[in-house]
Amino acid sequence: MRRMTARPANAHQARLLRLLRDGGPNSRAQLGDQVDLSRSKLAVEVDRLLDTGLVVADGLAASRGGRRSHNIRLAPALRFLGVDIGATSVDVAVTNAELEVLGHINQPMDVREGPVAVFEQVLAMAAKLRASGLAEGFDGAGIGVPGPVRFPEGVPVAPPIMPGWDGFPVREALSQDLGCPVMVDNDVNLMAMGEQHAGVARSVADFLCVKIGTGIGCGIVVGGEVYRGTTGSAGDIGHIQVEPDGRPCACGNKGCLEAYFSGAALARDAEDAAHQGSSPELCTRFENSGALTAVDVAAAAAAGDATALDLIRAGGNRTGQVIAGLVSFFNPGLVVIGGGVTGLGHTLLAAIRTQVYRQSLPLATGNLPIVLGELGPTAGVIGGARLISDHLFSPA
Amino acid sequence: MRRMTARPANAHQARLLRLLRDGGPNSRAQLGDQVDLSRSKLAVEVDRLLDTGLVVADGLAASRGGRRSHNIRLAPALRFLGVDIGATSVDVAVTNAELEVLGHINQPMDVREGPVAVFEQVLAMAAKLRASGLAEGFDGAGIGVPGPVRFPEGVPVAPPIMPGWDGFPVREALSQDLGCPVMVDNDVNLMAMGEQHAGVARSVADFLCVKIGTGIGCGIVVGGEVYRGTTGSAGDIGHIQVEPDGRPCACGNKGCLEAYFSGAALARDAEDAAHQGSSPELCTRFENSGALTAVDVAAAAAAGDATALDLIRAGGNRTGQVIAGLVSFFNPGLVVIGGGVTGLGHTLLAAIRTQVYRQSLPLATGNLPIVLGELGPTAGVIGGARLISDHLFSPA
DNA sequence: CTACTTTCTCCAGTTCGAGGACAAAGGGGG
DNA sequence: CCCCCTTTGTCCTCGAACTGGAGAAAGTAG
Repeated sequence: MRRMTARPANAHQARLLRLLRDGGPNSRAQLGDQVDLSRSKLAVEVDRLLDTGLVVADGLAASRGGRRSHNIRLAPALRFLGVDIGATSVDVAVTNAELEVLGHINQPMDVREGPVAVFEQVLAMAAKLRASGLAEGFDGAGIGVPGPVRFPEGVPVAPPIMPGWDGFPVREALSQDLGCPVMVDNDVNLMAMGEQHAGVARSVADFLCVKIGTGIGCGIVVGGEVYRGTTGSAGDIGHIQVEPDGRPCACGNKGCLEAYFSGAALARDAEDAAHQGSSPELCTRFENSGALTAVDVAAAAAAGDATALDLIRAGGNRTGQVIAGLVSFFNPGLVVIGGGVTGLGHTLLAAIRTQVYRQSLPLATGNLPIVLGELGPTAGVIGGARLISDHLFSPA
Repeated sequence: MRRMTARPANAHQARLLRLLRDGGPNSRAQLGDQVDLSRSKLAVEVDRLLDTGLVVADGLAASRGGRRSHNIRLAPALRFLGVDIGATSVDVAVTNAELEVLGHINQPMDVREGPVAVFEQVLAMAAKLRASGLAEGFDGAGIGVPGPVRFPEGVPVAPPIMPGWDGFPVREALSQDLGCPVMVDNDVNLMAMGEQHAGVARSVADFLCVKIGTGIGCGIVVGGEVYRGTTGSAGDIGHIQVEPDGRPCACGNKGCLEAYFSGAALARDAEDAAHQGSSPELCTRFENSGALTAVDVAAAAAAGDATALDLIRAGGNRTGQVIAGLVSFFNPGLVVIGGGVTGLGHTLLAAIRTQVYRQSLPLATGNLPIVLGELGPTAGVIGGARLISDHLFSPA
């Protein structure tokens, strides 16, 4: 099926499309209040958008005291695909033009199988969503991958946990396969955009979004825009040193944060604790399944296991130590904690908060909320939809 | 004397003024090459600027193969004042509209005497520059202070080393006294703007500018613009912890970078070394003057004193450790080292480089120059002039 | 039913800008 | 010194775009 290829012709139209995306259906009059255009100019631009089919009439709005206005909204048939490729699983979701999730699938998977295998699976998941009647096709897709990306080209560069992806033309390949525009970004940046659009970071211009999963990364938002750095590796905080001459890390250095606290490190520490017998709870879990993950630690902690709680607190302290430094440096208006280990919940959050509030200067922490992300796994896919919609809703 | 109060009427004019500021005198044709306006439109805007008096005709340009063009330039009588208030001295300079320094005075001073005393001195220095015939008045002034500033209002907030300045309306007070528009910013940000305009950071969009003086701070430039953070305290890296439970710092915490390496800490370490007799060079210097400063350490190091060199290397390592973290996080295209202790020169730079290149990931450091600032004490004052000119050369 | 509010359309007047034509100014070769 | 080419600057005209007002349409409140 042929999809929409129309694009806004100028900055005004782009602005209007984004307002409709972020604010939902709206009347001409309300739009006029927000964009500072003359009524006539606004009417012309709206008419053109109606001509392109990007927006459609949507009945009458409630009266604001006088004549009721005709609502307009983004075309209800528009569909964006959000794909969040993690180290061990993939999330794929369809959204409408307002970035509301209509359907969401998660499947386990190993990125190390390489791009070809992974995309096969992603395409199958997308097809499944389409087959379930949620979409007749996709007008754009935003993809997140767990590693640095050269953003303009949409190509992963030297991703440590994704051997075989280096230089793979993700954007171009998927654009071909899906038959729609595609944008590719780091998964952490996508999470940041998701929380910004629909989560805790609404209306915050400058914030950090720390994602603790298999690795640790940090999305940086400056003035409402994701900051990616000179080579696209900004936010790669997992390999900041927290302990001189500390534990060896997979990256070759010693004492990296990730060597102490990440899904992998936590699992290893938990297994060690199980072997040493210091934690009955972890021990029984280990005997049941033969291995431990962050989920087990979370469960043990919830059951009140002291060792598990200690592990979480120790990790939270180290993470907090790094975040404290970043807060001093970056002075954000908000810090969001997300990712797989968010299941560790408030124990983790408390440890991080303690460390940050103790180590950073009052001026920077005075009014600084440190909170858990509220979207969980949907943050990434919403961020993906947001990424591609930002691209499509900008002047051609 | 009455000064220029004209301001550009629109974004085009602002753009042209900045081009003339950054590129010097220019012909209409050359400007046209850069701004993507039709010749007629360009001519109209230039004529209007000529009417305001902000720019003037400046003779004929060399031929580019055909008819010679009439150059235009910013009004040669325009004068900006750059003021860089340090912890222990003040720099005041006059520049023309192209931000070339016409006169520069430095005087020792103690910020802790409070804003009133300091401004008296600054005004006297400005008057001296004016009296020497360099300026008949000032069209704007940019002020740097050694602490966080609420930028829009131009008011220092909770500055640790400037008791008595908290909340003092610097911008308003100086604007009254000087009779011209004033902008106030952190001194580190000014240094970053200076190096960006006329120093090593020309044509780099994203970079860090680390200033090591009485304290340690870091200017952050994102997409060519200084980033100041939510409360104006971004870049305050002096109080990042480098040693858990380490030396007590003036801020109340322990193990801050500044407690180990800054003008003050270095002087103290040097005096300790002198007392212990581990360094003959420092010892004799101490006996001569009764106290030691970073300058003495630099001189001793230059003379080959092993203890002094060790002090510098140790400090450089700690600083490098912090910068390595920032590089991983921020992925800048350049790191500039500046400030008072730059006199320590290449020993310091080498220590910092070693640490950063060893600790940060290859993708971030692959093509990352770490260099000394090339403007020295003029970076701050040029940055001040740049700050106010950016303000004045923007649409009213 | 009337007065008032809000929304939307239409229209006329005006401003703005693009682009072509042309004059002015210079270089270089014969 | 003349002719031709290049570059620069100005002028002019046409078309497009924008503003603001008038007024119709569609409500609400009393």
